[in-house]
Amino acid sequence: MVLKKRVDHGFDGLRVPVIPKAPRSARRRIAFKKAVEDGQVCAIELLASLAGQLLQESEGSASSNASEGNHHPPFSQGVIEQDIQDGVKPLKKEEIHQGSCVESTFKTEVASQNSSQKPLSHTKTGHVSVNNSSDCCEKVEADVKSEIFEWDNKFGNYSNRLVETRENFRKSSDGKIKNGFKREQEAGSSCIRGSNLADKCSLEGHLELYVSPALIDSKSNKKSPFHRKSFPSASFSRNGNGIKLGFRDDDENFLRCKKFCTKPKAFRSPRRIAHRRIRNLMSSKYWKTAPKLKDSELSRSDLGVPRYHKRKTCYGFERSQHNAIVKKRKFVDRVSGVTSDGGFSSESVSNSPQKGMDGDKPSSSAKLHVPKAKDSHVKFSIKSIRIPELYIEVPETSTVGSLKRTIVEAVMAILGGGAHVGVLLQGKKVRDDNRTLVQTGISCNENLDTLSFMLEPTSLQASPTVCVGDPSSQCETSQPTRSTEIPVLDSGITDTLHDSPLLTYPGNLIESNHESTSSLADTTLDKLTPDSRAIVVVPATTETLAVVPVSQKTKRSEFVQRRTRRPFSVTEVEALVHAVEELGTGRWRDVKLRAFENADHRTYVDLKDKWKTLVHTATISPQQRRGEPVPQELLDRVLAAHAFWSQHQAKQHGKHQAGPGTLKITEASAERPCVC
DNA sequence: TTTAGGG
DNA sequence: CCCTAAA
Repeated sequence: MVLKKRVDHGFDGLRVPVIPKAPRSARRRIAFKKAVEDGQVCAIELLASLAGQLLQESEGSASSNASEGNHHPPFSQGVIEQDIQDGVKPLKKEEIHQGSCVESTFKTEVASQNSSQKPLSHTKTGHVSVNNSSDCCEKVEADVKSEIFEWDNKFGNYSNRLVETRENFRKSSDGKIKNGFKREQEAGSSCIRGSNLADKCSLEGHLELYVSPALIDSKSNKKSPFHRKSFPSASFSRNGNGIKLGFRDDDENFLRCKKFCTKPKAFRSPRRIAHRRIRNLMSSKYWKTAPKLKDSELSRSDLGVPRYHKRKTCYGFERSQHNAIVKKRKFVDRVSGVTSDGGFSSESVSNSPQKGMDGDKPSSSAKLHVPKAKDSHVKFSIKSIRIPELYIEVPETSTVGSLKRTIVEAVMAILGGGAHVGVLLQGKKVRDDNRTLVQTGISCNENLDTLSFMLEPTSLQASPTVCVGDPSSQCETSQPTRSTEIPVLDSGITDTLHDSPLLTYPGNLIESNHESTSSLADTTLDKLTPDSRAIVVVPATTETLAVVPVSQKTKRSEFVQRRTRRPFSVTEVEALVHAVEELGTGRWRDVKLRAFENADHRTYVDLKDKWKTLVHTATISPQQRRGEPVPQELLDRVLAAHAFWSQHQAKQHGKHQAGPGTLKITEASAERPCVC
């Protein structure tokens, strides 16, 4: 969750649902980790994640604590308070290394809503700050301070014991982490809950953040020494009395940031490097899972969604035939269904809003939260914040796996690109950020029920999302800002999908506390797969294409995916050869226009590359050739044309525009391409 | 944006 | 196919 807007005046923070348990699935985790490593994650996101993690854990512990008293917190909320400084900045290593400091306060609460008698309030507030005073990873200091109100079995209620701990970790230049933490207990606290957030950016240089708090020892009331358990790679998993949160793959296949650490100067363009790394990685992963399709099939599949916008020449040929747009909504709500969930299904979340809203806009439902003493404060909880509509376009022939990746990317694009929170009150967007809650009317209990929030992409290019829910009323893209120009898709689709059970996210679906690497995406998709009809396929039109913006250059957003490999068919080769024979090499754009104008997946660069390989293929022995064999006849023509044009510098003779097959050859030569 | 080449 | 320096 990215919450960048600070709510002023007595608003003590935005409560957000537990941040997705740091990506549970390997894939998501990897993506997230990558995003972190590559500085594509805002500090606040990271913090939010940490906070969420703590929340979940505290909740978990609370439940376990209370388990004896058969208490299971039905829900909980976390609060991210925006007292951060650089939280909005991407957590680029370079920046971190330069002494940036980010911090955020969070508060988590576990409430025993329905479960009877017991008072609700297992709250935990904490302060997380990450700062780095010196350069590089050499010194990363992290602080986690937490205060907790714990459930006290002895008294059968939540005691107000305030436990505060603060720990400091820093990594010394020798690459080791020093947990020179100090614990601060406040009088009266009888138990300690330690937390630590260490940047274990070890020698390899990769960034790993761990929050290993909740060393609850409520039972023994004993000071539980802070156990610095080894940090198993299986982060995010709970282990005994401690939980860990980290960004590390289970498979230990993380990217190193050695480059950044050891060669701070080699900055050619960190961003670029990162970008590239991601691409490469993605591509490699892609290859691994790429279906073995036959040429014919391959030529029809295309996952290069993110690329379309990039191409200048976008013809809607094949696309209109094979691509589909999958519209999906509400897809990240309640990613990690915390423990059980009373009424936490996204269903309850999308509780339709007020009239005028077509039941589509509300992105979250706010609920008055048992207010406490502080009257001047408006308290409420947000069960869930919805991520704006996502339009995803993938060919029918793409694999589920690729679809998952696509979605992950889309989400990361949103989060990575930062987002704003739009506030909707009674269906209307509250645009004036300067008004107080009272002035806005958000203080009334009645209104709180109609208060909702929605994440909104900050940058227009980076918004692969569009709130389409309700075409009639302008997108609730609050930000008076440059709300995207993205055309709203026809609502028919929207409606159709609206209630698709597959598009919702039943809280109970997500559970798997275990190692199951199911993630939101996984779960969702697994669900989707069985009934492909849940995916509304819409013939893509040029128009819809525009809706699949897919963050482009937006700094940190997107993980561009490598285009699907689409081997040239003999027919295409023939066309290419023919065109080159006429136009010569060096005029790829013209070749493209002449022979592949409608093949939007073939760029002039592709053609140029193909020609290159064709020449090479024609040069090597047939035994060494791979892939669909190209008729020798064509290869011969390739060689001939290549020889000819390389000798006649196509460019120079620019005026060869003559008609087809009018290749002028002054000096007769055997090389002369045969143009019938 | 295109080309031309290296990866 | 990707990435980019050059043009």
